[in-house]
Amino acid sequence: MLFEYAGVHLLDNPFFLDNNYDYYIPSELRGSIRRGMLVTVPFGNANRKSLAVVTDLRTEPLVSGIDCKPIFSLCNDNIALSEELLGLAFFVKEQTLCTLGEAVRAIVPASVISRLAEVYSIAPEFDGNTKELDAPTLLICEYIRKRGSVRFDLLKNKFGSETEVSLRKLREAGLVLRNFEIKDKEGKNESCYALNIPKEDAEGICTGADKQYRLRSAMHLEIVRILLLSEEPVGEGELMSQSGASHAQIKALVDKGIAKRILRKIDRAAIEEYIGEPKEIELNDEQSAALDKLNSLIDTGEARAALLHGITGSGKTCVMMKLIDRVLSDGKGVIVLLPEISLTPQTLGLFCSRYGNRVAVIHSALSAGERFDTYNKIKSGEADVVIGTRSAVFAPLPRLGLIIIDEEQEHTYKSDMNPKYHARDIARYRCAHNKALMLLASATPSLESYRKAEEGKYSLIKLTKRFGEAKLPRVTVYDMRPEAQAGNLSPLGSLLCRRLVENKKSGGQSILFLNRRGYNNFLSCRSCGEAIKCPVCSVSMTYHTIGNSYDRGELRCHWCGRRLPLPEVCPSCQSPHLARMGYGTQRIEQELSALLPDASILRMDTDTASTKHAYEDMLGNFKRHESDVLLGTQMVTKGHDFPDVTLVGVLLADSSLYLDDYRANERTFAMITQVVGRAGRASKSGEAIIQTNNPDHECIRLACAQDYEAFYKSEIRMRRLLVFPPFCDIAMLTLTSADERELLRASGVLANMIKELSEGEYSDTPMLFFGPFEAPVYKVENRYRMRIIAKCKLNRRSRLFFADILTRFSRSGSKKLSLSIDFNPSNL
DNA sequence: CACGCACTTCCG
DNA sequence: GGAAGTGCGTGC
Repeated sequence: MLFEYAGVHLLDNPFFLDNNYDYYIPSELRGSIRRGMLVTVPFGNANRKSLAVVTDLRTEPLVSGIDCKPIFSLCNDNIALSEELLGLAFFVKEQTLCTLGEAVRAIVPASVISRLAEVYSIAPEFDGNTKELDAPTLLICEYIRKRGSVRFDLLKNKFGSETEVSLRKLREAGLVLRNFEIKDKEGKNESCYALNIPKEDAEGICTGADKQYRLRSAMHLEIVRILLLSEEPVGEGELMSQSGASHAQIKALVDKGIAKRILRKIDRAAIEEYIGEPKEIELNDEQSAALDKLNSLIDTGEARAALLHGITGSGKTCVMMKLIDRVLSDGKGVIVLLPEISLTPQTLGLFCSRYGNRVAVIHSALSAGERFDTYNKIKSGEADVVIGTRSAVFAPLPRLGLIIIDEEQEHTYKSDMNPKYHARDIARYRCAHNKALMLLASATPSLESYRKAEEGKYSLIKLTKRFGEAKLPRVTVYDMRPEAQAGNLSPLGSLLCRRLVENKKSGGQSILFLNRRGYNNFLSCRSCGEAIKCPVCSVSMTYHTIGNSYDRGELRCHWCGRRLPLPEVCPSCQSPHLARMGYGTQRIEQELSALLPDASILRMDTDTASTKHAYEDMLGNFKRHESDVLLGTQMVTKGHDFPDVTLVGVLLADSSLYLDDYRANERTFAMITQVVGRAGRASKSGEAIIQTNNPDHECIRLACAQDYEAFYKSEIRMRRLLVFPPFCDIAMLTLTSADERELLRASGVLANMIKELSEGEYSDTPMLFFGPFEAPVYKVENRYRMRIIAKCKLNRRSRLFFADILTRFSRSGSKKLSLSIDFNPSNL
């Protein structure tokens, strides 16, 4: 049957226009059109050419009585979405309330479907009558006339801010036409050169024995010599830098017929630099048992999910590798997701050495070209082991067998830009579709995942022993309050100082972790260690300054919007010693160099490790034992093996407990557990010292004991009691505008709309609303932000409610206003 | 009564 | 989002 009509979604339509539109398929396109293909269609009154994705093929239009416009053209077939990925795009739209176009652009990298380019050309009826035009417009007109057609960005570059106005005039005068063109991008080629004459002749040229070619230029001889020595064609850039020759000199040799130019496709997805000697993997009994269990899940041939809960240093990666081996031998592909911070050369080296050129790496620092080549390498089946950060979960593997999410609890797996997806949800969908296994791995799983494991939705697999001879470090919780009361305000307590000196003497390395999460934002009591909490929300209140004075401020709760004046005394112990917490890494570095004058100290924070390169250099330096102390923030907690580290210090261990986020405990627990696990990885035993003002806090106690299960039990009880995820879902609505008064008006309108709809049409869906109140950071880049938070249970119906709000509001709201909705955001 | 501009309407 | 359609105030 031949389909005459196609239902499409336009890629760049706003949310309220993200509907199906039917188009007529012209007969010449009829045979080659498929679902998931990208097409261009005319849209709107002006028939503006727009990119669209084909979502349905029909014999009759969905709505009768209107004649459909015809599709303009099809895009390159090899950028079409597979059935799986088209389905995924709809899933992402429904789950995250983005447009289908935003979902498609998340799946297919922007470099593959470049946006339509705006092109201007001279109208056919151009009569040369330019008398009415002003000088700048005339210039632009002349420029376009000379070149026939010009891209908008080029004009803008050349003529600056007046460009839009002038182009408008030209279009209105009918002198110039506007068009939209798409470029289907191809892989990039590089010019290479090789000899075009027999080897003996070239040798003759170099030795001077040649009579035939008579090369006299020394530079020409040099080029021939280089080409002769090289087995393979030499790239143009390389040839120029090695010989010092110019482009013209190389071309001269080509013209003489001595050299030839070859176009070589360059592989910008190359991973050679990471390939080294593969290591043999031997599993202990516990690991083998874990592997057997995972293999049996794959044997079922059904979609399955498992949670691998292994303490730090238990060798989770080895189990993963063996599992990957198995999936590859079944002829299926694998995706391994890692947090950005773990995607280091060491980690990549591990995978690339084992799987060689089958590996593709995806991360945010890839250039458009690299992304394009990587995408094609995966789609063609050439690479079937994909390693990457969050967005790698969309990798277009033709036969997907396994998705691994390492450090599953990391909040970087949740995107906070459209589409606001969680990699875990995408993985679940794809595994269901491909009958594949989803494996979540962590030493400190998220409460959501561990609960699913307890309920039996995920198979729970545990690793409880440290790999090899390694022992867990001896942990001391050090109470900082007595020292503070005695007037010692140094961030380094006396015990930690002593141990640092001893450790340096005995040749061990130390890591100091400064927990800066949430620091300086809350008031804590120097006597009892408590931070001041909101009376009705059980989260700590945040300190906000008023005006320009740093010391006059108030406390606010981000959950209910409540404000309190600064209290004079601590509400729980009446002590007047209330203080804001905080000091930086520089201060500690100073103290350290005073304490250990001959030690080499490496400070790693966003200042010193701003680039990926600097960060990796520092890690390499520390691993080779060129420094004695590594001091840093979050960055030092992530999984690297430092065999000589025998002392770990945690400063301000409790600061992140008072974040105004219901996950504060969970994150603190994970952070301390991870950093404690850095000590004593090899056969040497280690020690960890946890400095805190709140030594009795259960979360800190349990993290030191590395007792995840006890922590889970207590935390999940709290969540159930206060109704927080996983016992409900959170929807965060953020309204933004540059105009503060307009924003306040609009947030009132939004609140009313929510009230009306939730009590009327959607009264069947239980939801609880808080706000509107100011976002924690009220003003960002000169835009003000108001927030409404909802507690609800996400399902088809409640999502429809929020989609409804988004549609109604974006249509009626004025231009400068925008509403965004984020389900279960990673930060509140 | 023509022109300019704010506001509304529709897009297959 | 963008362009066309609508309706009303202002200016000669």
